Amino acid sequence: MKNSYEKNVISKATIDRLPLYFRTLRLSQVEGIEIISSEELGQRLGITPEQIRKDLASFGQFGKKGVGYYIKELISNVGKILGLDNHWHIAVIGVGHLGWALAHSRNFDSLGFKLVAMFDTDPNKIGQCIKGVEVLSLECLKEVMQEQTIHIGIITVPEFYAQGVADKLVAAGVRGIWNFAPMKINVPDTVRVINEDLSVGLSSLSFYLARQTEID
Amino acid sequence: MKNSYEKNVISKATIDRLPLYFRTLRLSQVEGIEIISSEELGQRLGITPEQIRKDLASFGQFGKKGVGYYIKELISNVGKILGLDNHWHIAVIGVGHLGWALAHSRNFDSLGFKLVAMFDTDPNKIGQCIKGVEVLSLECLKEVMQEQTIHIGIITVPEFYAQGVADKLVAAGVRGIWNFAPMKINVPDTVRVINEDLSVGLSSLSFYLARQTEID
DNA sequence: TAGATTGTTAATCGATTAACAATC
DNA sequence: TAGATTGTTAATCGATTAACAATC
Repeated sequence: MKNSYEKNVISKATIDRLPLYFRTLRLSQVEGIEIISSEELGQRLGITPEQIRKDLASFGQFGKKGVGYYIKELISNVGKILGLDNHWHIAVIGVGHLGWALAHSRNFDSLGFKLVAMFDTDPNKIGQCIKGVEVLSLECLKEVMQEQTIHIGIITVPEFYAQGVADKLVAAGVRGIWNFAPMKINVPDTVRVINEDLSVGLSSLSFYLARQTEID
Repeated sequence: MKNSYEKNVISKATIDRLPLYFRTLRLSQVEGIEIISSEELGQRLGITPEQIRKDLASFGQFGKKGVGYYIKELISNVGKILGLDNHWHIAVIGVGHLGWALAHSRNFDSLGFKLVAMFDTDPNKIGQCIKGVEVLSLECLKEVMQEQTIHIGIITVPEFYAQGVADKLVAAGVRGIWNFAPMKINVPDTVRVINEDLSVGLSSLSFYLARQTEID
């Protein structure tokens, strides 16, 4: 039971690499590959083979020494580790451009997530449909969540409203929040929050370019 | 010259926190605050004051002992460190839902980035306008980049086309790429790439929720 | 058996936290 | 001066890399 992840603390860095492994493994599977070595997988990802072996080993022994990893088996295992087999129900709150884009993303479907509701306060948006899911009034949030479980709320409202939406989600019993508003939100620590502040990526790119310029 | 960032290597973690400092400082400024301590800034961000002082100190001495940081001055300094005063020109390649959303983002305007071009291959999209910027054929990329400098390319095409677009951008002389395609792209190391793979955030959230469930 | 590749332990590297002297 | 808060050094913690025994 040494490597059971209930006991060991897994680093955030490791967890953030698992989705990359999962994606690349599935891609390799489509190409018809059945067995892959950490070396080969590392090549495709730009990650060292040692790192990959270490990451995987913290959850169990998935490979065969002298052989490699059976892709089909490994995909299934990594998928389970990531909890994708739970087929989480997600709701988008704030159907602006970004919310709209996320709701359309096929990428999330293919990872097993299921869009079950969308909410907005704008009467022009309420009633619109994406993939057979209707945009509802934010007022209905709690009610809808009681009818059909919503595990994950995606916050794509302007930053000023983010905390209010988070409060509503928490009150309605949400388990996790994916927050795109560039603003810290406070929730009880039974609720998981992942912040996805897009200005960080662009600003850090700016940093590197500026520094390069200076050095030249 | 000890803390000059040409000499010291700055950690990625530090650089990723700078945009958060910048954003929160500006918010505080709007509230009318003129001086802020690392303690107070830490409170607002959920980051320890020691961490903040350390991060800032790697670029210079911006505070006053016994007093704190003058917000206006610090904003200006952090902005310069992040290179936001370069007012980088950006182009969006792939005007799907996500590209559309990013092109509309006011957040980037307020950080000094300027959208100067958009490209797509879909004839239905070519000719559409956002903020006075027209969607052009991807064919024109190099030509347009010769007319008006484009520093940063945002890749929001399906993963299958990402490498091809990256190659075109590199050939046209781009300096940095913000890649939303869930796929590793290869570029010469004179070009900076920031990968923004959104499935990582959602999948890692799934991981934490699944584990919580197991422990219960 | 010989070659290949994993899983794991040890060594290194890097980042955060703690402590405190400097000083406003 | 006394209180507050920075900037910096030292101590701790955590993550990556290297090395190699185990074994397919």
